[in-house]
Amino acid sequence: MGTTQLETVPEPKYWHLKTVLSEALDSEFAVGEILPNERDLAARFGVARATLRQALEQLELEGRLQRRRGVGTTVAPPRMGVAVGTESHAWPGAAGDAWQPVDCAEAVPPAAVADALETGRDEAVHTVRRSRMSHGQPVAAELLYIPEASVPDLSAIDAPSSVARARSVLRELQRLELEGQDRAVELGSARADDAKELDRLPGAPVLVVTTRFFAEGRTAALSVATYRADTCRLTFGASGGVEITHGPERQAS
Amino acid sequence: MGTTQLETVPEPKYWHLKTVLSEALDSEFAVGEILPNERDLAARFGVARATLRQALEQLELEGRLQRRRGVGTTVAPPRMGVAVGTESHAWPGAAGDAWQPVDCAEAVPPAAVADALETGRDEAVHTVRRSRMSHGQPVAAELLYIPEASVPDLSAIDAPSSVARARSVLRELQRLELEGQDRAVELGSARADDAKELDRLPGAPVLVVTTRFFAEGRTAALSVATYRADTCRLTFGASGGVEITHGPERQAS
DNA sequence: GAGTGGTCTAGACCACGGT
DNA sequence: CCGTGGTCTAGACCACTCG
Repeated sequence: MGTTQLETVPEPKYWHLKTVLSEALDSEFAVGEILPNERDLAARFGVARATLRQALEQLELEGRLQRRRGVGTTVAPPRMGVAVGTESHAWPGAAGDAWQPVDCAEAVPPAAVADALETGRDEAVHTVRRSRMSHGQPVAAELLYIPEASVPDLSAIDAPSSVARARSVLRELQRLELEGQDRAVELGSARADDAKELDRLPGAPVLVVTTRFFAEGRTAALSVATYRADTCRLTFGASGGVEITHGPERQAS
Repeated sequence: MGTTQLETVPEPKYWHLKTVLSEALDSEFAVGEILPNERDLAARFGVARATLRQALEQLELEGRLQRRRGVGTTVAPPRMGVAVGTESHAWPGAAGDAWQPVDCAEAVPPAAVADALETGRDEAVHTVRRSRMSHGQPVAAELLYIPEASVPDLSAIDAPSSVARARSVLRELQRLELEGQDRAVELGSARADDAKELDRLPGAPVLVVTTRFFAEGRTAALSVATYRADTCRLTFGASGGVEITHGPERQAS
């Protein structure tokens, strides 16, 4: 007969709690509505605050909730689709891309970046910061690494401001013929600077999109873009068309 | 002058801890090596175990560590690249795809899926489970939803086993002309069944890849694939070629 | 059975946003 | 100022793996 016990497993409290809250969110709350505070909620469910927080963290990770220190916990709108794979192979900064330059510096990149660019590990490259907005809020921060070799005619230019120099670098880049690109997506956590840009706390979950741009047989530029994982759904392909939304939704009045 | 205080912010302990551990991982540990247990580590750094765990959780989220209950914490190998965007538009189950069918059933899908498929919310569809291995371990679990309308000639077939029926459905699907597809990636947490398949605990972070397959002017199939976020880096584009790795690496002897 | 990570508790204080 | 979520503690017990 064996000891084939079925479902004898004690479900963790926070997991059960998450399920209960999730269903309540679907049926009893509208987008934008404020939940009771954590201490009250914990008391109501008869658990310690830490346990309740474990459930809330999961729901926030899934994009169902939004929590802000000093304010409260609100029901999040469904994730917004953010186009990433506009398969129109194009250089960053090309007409109509969704990014806007923030600043530009020359710095020695992390070793992993240097390896991908096939530059020396002590060699400085142009480092352009850009940010991306969608529906009025920041959704992504990007670091663009561009070796000197990709923009050889730039040295003459001496742009007044940092953002103007960023634009110069990008404009110079367009002159190369783009031979292809290469993308990867992985989970990461926001570095302190990215977090500030994304209006999140450091360590917040982000989707890291790494793109390599090929030209002249080399990697001519490398982009590392970090998207807010809580609010974004990255879309690939021609799309931009119909959107998939999840679950029932009601608008706050 | 204002109170422009610079860097007066006290960095959280777990954040600092994470940095320290991360550097130690780079310089003093080899892939596969076992770390001291959590109680010892906490004592060594003079913090509570919960605080140490917060740091470890972050590192695990970033794919630097791997923790298994009853075993210990080990240094994770760099994430493996998993090709997702083989831009060869092809039906699931086409020759050479990385998936293998597990079983097949007919069930009423979640409302969001029904909406995407434009089937009624009470209408049952073929639901094929598939799993994907890479380097000898499971990396993804998939649920494929296929409306009856997409495989009209299937009813005659009465396959003996569940997996055989899955293959029949996929084979039938190939007969349609694929007109395009549409992909989205977002962060999620593993449901209980997916978690088991992926050899993780429920709630583990996963990258959810949703693919819609278009044929005959409709959505002819919909795939929801959940990839282990800790071990996978999703790669798009023709690539499959050169791999980007991160940081210094050493092999355990 | 011994040792590991996973869950949970009941407190405390801090940092931040609004009033 | 008060109320919010964020961090932290020092314990306890549980579930799992392995020898």
